[in-house]
Amino acid sequence: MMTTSPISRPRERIIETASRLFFRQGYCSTGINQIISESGVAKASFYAHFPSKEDLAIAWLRQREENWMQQLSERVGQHLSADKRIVAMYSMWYDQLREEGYRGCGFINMAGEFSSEESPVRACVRDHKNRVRQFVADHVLDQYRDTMTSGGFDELVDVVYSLFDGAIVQAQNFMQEWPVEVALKASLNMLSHERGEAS
Amino acid sequence: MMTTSPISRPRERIIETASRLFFRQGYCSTGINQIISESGVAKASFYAHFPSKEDLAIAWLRQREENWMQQLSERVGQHLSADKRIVAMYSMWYDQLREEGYRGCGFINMAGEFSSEESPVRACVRDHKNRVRQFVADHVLDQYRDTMTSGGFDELVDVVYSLFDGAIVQAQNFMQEWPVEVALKASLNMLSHERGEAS
DNA sequence: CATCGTATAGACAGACTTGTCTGTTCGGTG
DNA sequence: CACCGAACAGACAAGTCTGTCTATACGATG
Repeated sequence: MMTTSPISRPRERIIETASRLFFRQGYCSTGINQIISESGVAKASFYAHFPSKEDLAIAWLRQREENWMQQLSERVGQHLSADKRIVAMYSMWYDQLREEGYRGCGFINMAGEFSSEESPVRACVRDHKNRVRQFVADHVLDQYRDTMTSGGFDELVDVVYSLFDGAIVQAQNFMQEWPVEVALKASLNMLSHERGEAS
Repeated sequence: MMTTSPISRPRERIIETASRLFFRQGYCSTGINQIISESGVAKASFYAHFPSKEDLAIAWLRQREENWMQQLSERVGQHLSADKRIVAMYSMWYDQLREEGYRGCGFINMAGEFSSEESPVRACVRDHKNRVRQFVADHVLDQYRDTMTSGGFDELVDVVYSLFDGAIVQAQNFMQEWPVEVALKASLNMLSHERGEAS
């Protein structure tokens, strides 16, 4: 009925290329022509798969979201204590920082290029950040849920999560590791403080 | 020799317009033609004052930097305790959040659109963030400098500052106030903890 | 008055943008 | 073999972009 790589092959090549270019150069600075030439796809094929450039951006963000959450789950799932889980969470960024040309969070950068709050791209970014926050609550800090007042737990989650995002942005600005190290340390300190330990 | 508004008047109009448009729409999405038409300036006049669009961006960032630091100094300078100074620092963002169409930190957004680490625009952003960090150390948390080990103090500054930037980005994503509130609370908690108070 | 600096308006060049369209090639299926 | 869907190459449209250019107007100073 269908060959081994009929409808999906060029589509995947396009998303792969877009993933690289949108992330490294930004959305506005990356043209359709560059995407199609670097992914070895005809322009007509491109528009057969994606109605517009923005639709490609959304497809990319959705795929990135899936990869990101899966990798996060894998890394965090190997550990049982909240401390180790936070360390695992931050290890995601340590790895990226060591690569050449660190560009921070693709979602945040993308949101910066779409000024309208109602843009579908912005909705993707919001969804992603909400999901990460929920992940922190459910799979990283879960064991603190019952040892605190419910409002206190939510705030703990928000702070750990804000520190996380702040570190990403700072690391991008300075192109250095210390913001990530500092945020990680601070998160662990907060937890030990929460457990009533003297520091 | 010179009339009351000879060389400076159109230049200021241009920067004013650029300030609004670059901030609200982003750098790439704002064209020179829109800038000159909205500031009521001829194209030749524009290029007489700014060699290129990027030079305008830099001029804008420098001006914004100056305004920002001055306003920060004014607000923080009215208070003597670190707690109140932090509150004053966060009040900068509370005010912006209440305005229509909050767009987060102009510097961070700008950096996202310039992928090259060596870009002069990126250098402006780095300078700004360094200056803010230095301000936190010298004029917000100064009284903790001698009550802690030097490394501990630097880390405290970094954390307070990372929380601050994280809150800005989160608030931009969600278009809500809670990230700022949470970061402010967390910063104050950290300080009270640093003073050895039970929480 | 003549001149000079700064402003204006707007045509223009040349490159680049997204998106459409025509026509060809190729591989699997009836 | 004939057909059909999908991918290919690439011209093309229509508009955008930055930046340059010519020509003109105005106000202050020599």
